[in-house]
Amino acid sequence: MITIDPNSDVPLYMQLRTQIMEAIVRGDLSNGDTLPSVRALAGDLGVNMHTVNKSYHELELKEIIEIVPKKGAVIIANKNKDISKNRLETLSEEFRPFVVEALVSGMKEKELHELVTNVIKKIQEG
Amino acid sequence: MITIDPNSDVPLYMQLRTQIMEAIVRGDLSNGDTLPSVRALAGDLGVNMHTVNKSYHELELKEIIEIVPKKGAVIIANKNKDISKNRLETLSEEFRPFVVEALVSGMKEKELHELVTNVIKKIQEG
DNA sequence: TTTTTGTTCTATACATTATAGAACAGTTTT
DNA sequence: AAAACTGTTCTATAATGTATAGAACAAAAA
Repeated sequence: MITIDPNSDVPLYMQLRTQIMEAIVRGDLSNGDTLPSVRALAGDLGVNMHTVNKSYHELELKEIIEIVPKKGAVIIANKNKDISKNRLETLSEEFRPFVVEALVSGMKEKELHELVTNVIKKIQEG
Repeated sequence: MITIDPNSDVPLYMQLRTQIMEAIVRGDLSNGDTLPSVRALAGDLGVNMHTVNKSYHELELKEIIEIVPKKGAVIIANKNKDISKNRLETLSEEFRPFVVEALVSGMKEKELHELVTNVIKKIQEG
């Protein structure tokens, strides 16, 4: 189930793209599945069509879905594929500020690994 | 050394607060050290005084520095202290979207741990 | 044929980011 | 004591990002 918090400081389109990714990780959405139309999902969530559209295009940029014009959005994320070097580099840069924050807060490498493990568990639980 | 990229999509004040945290992790700045005045640092970096001020107040919110009105900003981050439960919870929430992104890109738990380890190395190198 | 699809365009409203200048009241230095 | 420096507070402006809205288009699906 996808939920959106309008009062969050996280932009709606970011919340949506993360929620869709979480659904894929949980297995609620699988390779080949089709996402609802931008108008349909916008109606369900009570947000604007363009907001959903933006989320879809971000997911396309991340190579998680494929948008076929006039048809729909299909999930192409393969959880078992090898991650590309480029993608790995991008992820490292995205992680960096938060790793810094953790280190300066007194966390050690081992504790950071535990944190990551716990976050993974939370995501898979739903 | 602190460097700022005006063309980055990351806001200047965020870049600065991360850079200061990195300097602490590297050991370039230690507990008790005083940060430059907002005007001095703004002059060095070529940014506005209020931008530096915002960075300092964000660091104060994270309990990394202490701002004494009319005096200056002192580093109180103790890299060896225990992290608070509250802080740990916040960090988990901040990590979540990126962990999701990693998982959906095909990364396994072990690979994520390796990524974190590599990021830590990068930070400590400078 | 009608409906639905993503796309594209213009438009508005609001928040965030960044800069700028001025003034204030304490602190430090000279 | 005087001067310089400190963080704070205030108003102001400009650019950008976020979100909504409505309309129209052409292709696909029902």
